[in-house]
Amino acid sequence: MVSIKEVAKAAGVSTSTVSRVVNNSPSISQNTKEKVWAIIKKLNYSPNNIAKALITNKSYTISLLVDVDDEKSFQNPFFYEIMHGIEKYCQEKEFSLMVANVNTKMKKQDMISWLVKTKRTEGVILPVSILNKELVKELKDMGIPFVAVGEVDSIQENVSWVDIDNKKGTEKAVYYLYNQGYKDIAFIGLDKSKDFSKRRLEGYVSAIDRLSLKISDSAIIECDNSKEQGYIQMNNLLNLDKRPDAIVCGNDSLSVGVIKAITDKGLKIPEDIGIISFDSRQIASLLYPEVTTVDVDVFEMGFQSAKMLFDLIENNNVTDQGLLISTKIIKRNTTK
Amino acid sequence: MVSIKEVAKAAGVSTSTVSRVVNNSPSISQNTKEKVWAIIKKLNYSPNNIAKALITNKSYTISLLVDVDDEKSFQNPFFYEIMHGIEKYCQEKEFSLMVANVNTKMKKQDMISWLVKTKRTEGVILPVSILNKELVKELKDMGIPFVAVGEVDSIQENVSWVDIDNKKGTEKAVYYLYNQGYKDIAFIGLDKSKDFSKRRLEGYVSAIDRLSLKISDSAIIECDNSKEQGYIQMNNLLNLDKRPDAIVCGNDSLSVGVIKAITDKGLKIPEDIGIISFDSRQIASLLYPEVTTVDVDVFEMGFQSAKMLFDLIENNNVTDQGLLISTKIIKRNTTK
DNA sequence: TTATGTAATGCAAACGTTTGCACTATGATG
DNA sequence: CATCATAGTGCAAACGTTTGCATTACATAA
Repeated sequence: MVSIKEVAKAAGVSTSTVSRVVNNSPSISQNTKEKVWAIIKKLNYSPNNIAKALITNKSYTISLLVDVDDEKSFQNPFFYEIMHGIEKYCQEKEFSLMVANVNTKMKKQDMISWLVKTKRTEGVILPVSILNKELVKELKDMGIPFVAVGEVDSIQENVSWVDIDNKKGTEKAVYYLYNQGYKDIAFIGLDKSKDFSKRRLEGYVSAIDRLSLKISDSAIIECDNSKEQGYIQMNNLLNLDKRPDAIVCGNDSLSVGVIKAITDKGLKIPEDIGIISFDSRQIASLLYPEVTTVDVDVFEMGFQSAKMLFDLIENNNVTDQGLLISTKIIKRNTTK
Repeated sequence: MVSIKEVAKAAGVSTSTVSRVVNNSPSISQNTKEKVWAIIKKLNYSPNNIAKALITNKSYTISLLVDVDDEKSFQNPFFYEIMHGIEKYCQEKEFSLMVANVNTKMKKQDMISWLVKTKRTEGVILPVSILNKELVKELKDMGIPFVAVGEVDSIQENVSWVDIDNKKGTEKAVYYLYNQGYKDIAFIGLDKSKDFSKRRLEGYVSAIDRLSLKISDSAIIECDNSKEQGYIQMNNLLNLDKRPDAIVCGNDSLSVGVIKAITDKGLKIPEDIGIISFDSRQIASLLYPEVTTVDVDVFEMGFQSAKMLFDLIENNNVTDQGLLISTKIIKRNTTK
């Protein structure tokens, strides 16, 4: 493979000059610039990034960590979009993106330390689910910039993160339902083990308060994310004296069971009962009827987390912070 | 960051010795081995892979190419698993996996050439959808090993690939239906623009032949992959004088519409009509009823493509070839 | 003329490894 | 005892860049 030396020789200049031309340093005459570029084209030369990495002590690489076996980590359908967003930003910076699974015989710490010390990765993006105090300390100690995808609670100080604005998401959902004429709105699918779930509930409560609607005891339902639970819990709601006329689903699979329960009872969607579900872009339009959702721009989340990471890498002094990506309601057929 | 020199100094040996210890070369005495390892642990030394890459002219890196905007490229829910399979094999080899999207202002060729020449990637895995003669030539000319995910038709000689055994998949589906007592089996969802779709049809035809069932003119239905098409086409079938008693869906979303059409007519699944659909592990269990599918081991596909790539990288002489990953039927509730 | 400034380029060290070759002991063999 | 083989280690070059500093050539000013 042709190296800088061969270019230099062919152009009758020193390697320094070629290097400066390639990195368009200002102190090169127009003449040599053109001459050297001509040779570069002719010989089809591309600089060897590895040599560059060695001398500059930069790898031009960031890493995306995943825990494939942890259901609290990136969810399958999300991952692609997140990665896409990150990768896009990387390309703009001419960095490359390495993907590594942390769930192996190697411990998380060892994996990260390998990436940083052996592979010389310059930054790390990881799901908040695999982050803990120990790991934060490790990362800080190594001085490696990182950003978490998912909101990091206040216990972890000085950690940068990006998340969906879950709270505002359900707020919007409630307002939307209210504006369409629904007045008795319930929330199904609080999963206390998941932070985002708790935030979605907060949004619900806050919107209900703001609208001066009242929340009956049975309006907040705790259950995990499955169509079976959706079915069961919705059925319970339908058997109440005063059943709700709208449902906010805290999570995607739930809505499948919710819809089934409603139609099984012979009720009409969206006339009798309206439904809004969170995310699940893929599922939403596959169901009958297609589900109105709080849409989540996962690509943007990836893109922004990369942006934040590069800020950290470039100016080491960025104020650590969190960023919330706003959601929007996509009306389909489960709401008036 | 601590380098090999500091270790050498602290251990009172030369850097060569440290290097040999790290790479456990045989010609090192037990004594020095232990002594040096002790220092390595103490100083918390990890070799710098970039320097190693420079001298050995290897990057210890392979690349996975994606075309996010091409619907014929990896499908969203598949990608995660494929990547996971690839990444697993990479970790075993202590390689890292870079992911790059080819759909940017940069042309495919430039992207690949950048990865190979600048980033020194040692091998490439890419979806067959982005491969064409030109690209094959480019890759071959650069001498970079690559394997395609998806069957490469015979026009492209000497290209290694891994794919799902689509043909056997539908064969199995038909046999399975037959064994459950269904005798009039139709195939919905031939998409002639997609090779895998054509192969699924082949499997259907071959099994029907083998079982000496006859295929009526209306038993093979060409349409694209949407629940709407599934609904329309299934309705047409139901309006025939002699409607089929089982359906093989060539693709996932179709089955949603198919089920809807059947239940709308008041027919029972699986008693009146049985359904088997391809892949769609996620969707299958979300529907009512849950769909029996030809299950596709996408992780394995990723793993095997990585394995094949490393064969290519290590012994340059591997006979170019294709590998088919076998499928299995997962019985859920749309078949007897 | 000489001194001074500046634009353009080259020299050579450095980054952290690997590895062919040379060297030194040590023990075995004749 | 001399010779030889061998195990263990070190020396130094090499990989392909970048970059601080030195150098050159030339123009301008004194």
